[in-house]
Amino acid sequence: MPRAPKYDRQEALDQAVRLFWARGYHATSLKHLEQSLNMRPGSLYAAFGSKESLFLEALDRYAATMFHELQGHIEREPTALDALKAFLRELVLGGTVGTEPPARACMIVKTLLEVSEDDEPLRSRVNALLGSMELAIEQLLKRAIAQGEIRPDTDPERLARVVQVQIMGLRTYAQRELNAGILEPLLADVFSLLDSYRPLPSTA
Amino acid sequence: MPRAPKYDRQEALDQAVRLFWARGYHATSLKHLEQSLNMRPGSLYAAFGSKESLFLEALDRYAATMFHELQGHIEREPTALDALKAFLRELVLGGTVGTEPPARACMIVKTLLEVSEDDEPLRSRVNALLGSMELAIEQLLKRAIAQGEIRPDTDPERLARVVQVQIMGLRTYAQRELNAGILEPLLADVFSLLDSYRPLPSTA
DNA sequence: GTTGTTATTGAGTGATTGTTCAAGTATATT
DNA sequence: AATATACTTGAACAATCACTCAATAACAAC
Repeated sequence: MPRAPKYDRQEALDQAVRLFWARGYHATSLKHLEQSLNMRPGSLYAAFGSKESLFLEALDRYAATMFHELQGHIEREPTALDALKAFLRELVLGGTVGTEPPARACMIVKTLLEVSEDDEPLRSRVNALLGSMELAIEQLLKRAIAQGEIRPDTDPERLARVVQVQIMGLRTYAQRELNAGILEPLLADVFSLLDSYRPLPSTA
Repeated sequence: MPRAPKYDRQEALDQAVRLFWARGYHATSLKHLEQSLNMRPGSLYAAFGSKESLFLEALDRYAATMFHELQGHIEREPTALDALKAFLRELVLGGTVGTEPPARACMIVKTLLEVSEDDEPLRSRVNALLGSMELAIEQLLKRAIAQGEIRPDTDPERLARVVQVQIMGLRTYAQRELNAGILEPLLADVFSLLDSYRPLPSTA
């Protein structure tokens, strides 16, 4: 009885992620969206309700992808710290040479810095997403401590904040127009910061 | 013969900095500017040319203030490393309790993340400003090395990038809605990162 | 093929965007 | 006081903004 939609909702959302990630919320107009998602205003509003709710869905999808990537590294790498480093490396260098991401910087962080007091729904969603990302890092660090990769007297909650600062800083820095070969050593320096939380080599 | 302008250009620019810093470029409309600077469109355009060039002037003014603050700390603090730490502390905690800044995050970084390919004049200005800020940090680090505060085998250019990552990360993190007492220990952790570049205590 | 249901279309909504400009006003000099 | 200069005003501009809706088209069930 019903008529099947012509467009693929997931594909459309992916396009929305690319657009919003690249241009930000305010600088992305509905004309951009119509063109990029190949949908006319009527369909767009029937499917997503409003520009704001479309953005929220896109942001959630972006975050889900990021969580999924972290999970992948956790399963793939031998230790928790290796997983964290591999995750960081992918975030900062990911897609170099191959398919470039629409922006180096994190879409959630871009939104955090773009949004003001009167975009309240976006603000709170961003804070929630950052909170759960921090929690995921904290749990990963707890495993690293349990495995003896990190000193047992380390406060995982506190270190998780330091790690998030590094991610935000690195990815934002990577958004600059840089000469090649800058990011690798920068990443190495951050890795050695993480290594400084390892247990001291036994002096026995 | 001429008629003196009623408004104070510097004051108007300061207001523009506050507005643009808080709301970003795209989300700040001319209506906002007219109201906040208490100027009608004619005067605004006679004085600043366009929204974009006003933004560029505001951004330059913001950067000049930041450089000035760094210079102040350099003159005030006993050592180069102390100056860097005091600068960082002010950027992250500055104005707490007292007059709050319009945003925790750096206006230049906010612009870096907001601007896309087709805002070219803003893009290149942002990159230039970040470049000179990095250079200033590098020169400060060179002094720290010369004074023996930092190990002589340290690459100041490379460390300057690490420091800029810390600044970007900390100030962006501080933009989140956080419980009190989070930022102090975070700052301490970053300080101890800087301290790890100090010379090793002599084993003699 | 007919019917029922739902997606798609695209012109059109009022509001707001950045910007211009002719008219009016205030001041320093003479 | 008259004049010259330049700043201020605010209405109006075309363009764009996010969004709506009546008309049309397409498909599934019968």
